Amino acid sequence: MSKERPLQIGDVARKAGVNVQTLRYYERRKLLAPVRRKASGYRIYDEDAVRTIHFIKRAQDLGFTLKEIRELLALKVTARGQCRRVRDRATEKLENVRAKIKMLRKIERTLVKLVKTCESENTSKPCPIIEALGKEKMADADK
Amino acid sequence: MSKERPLQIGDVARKAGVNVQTLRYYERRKLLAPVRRKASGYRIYDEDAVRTIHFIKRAQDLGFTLKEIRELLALKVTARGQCRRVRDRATEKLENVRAKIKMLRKIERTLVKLVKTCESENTSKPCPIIEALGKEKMADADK
DNA sequence: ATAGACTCTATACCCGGGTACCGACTCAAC
DNA sequence: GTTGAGTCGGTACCCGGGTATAGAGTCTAT
Repeated sequence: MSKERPLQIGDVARKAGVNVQTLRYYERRKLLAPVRRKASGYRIYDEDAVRTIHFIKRAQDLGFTLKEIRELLALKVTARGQCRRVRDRATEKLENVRAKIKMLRKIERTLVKLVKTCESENTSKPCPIIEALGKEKMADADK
Repeated sequence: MSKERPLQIGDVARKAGVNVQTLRYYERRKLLAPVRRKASGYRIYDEDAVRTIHFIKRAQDLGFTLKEIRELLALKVTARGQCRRVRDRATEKLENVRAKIKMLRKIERTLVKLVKTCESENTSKPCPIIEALGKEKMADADK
């Protein structure tokens, strides 16, 4: 139980690499509250705040919205056994990400094909890429 | 050469499943212009417009911004002989798409790892996903 | 006891990607 | 020729995720 000295908003911001307004914004969005306030109204945080921000940033990188992250953080608090729910969320996102990859692969294949055709084509003539773009399907990412 | 009867903005919107304002918005954003206007000012489109909207929607699903999509569409318009330039654009986009795929794969791996850890863990205990997200690096999706 | 750095709230603004509403006009059918 | 649906341009608004600015108060070192 390390005796943590209190951090001011600016300290947290610096440590976490975000800016002060962002912290206040997260507070409004119910993602991160200071542990307490000084009499003066100054927000006081501890090291957990820095970790929480890292958490938020990582989760954003993984495609979670702030709203979703708020829910994750809520689970964290209630956690202990709620692990399942967290896992379900993550699994959902995973499926999501996989779907995106699939669609991008289709597009990739299509672009490769187009570029190749174009290279092998004798110059002039209607550009085969243009032709293909006009036609209905291309990579057809179903959605 | 099918004789296409002219479509009004509302027809296009209905066919493409977007709303009328969106079409006007796309016009402002230089994504899609009507083929012409009636004397009254009414926009006239053809079936290509519907296809273009489908194209836009697919591309959006893939994470392209409207600005990027405008560039893709520009390939189509500027064509006519500039096959090389078109090809270069397409190649650029291809690299783009590949970068996106890479990024998503990293995210995918991270999520897989998290879910796995969580599954192998005996219930209760702090949720490993929550733990992992709090800790700096993980799979590090650079960004 | 005062300078300079920090913080407070509040409000406004930014971007992207739309959506909604306005009053005026057009068009087709009756 | 009137009615009702469709359209016009303009402006304003929405959401998400922040960022900026202003004017007032606080804290710390000297």
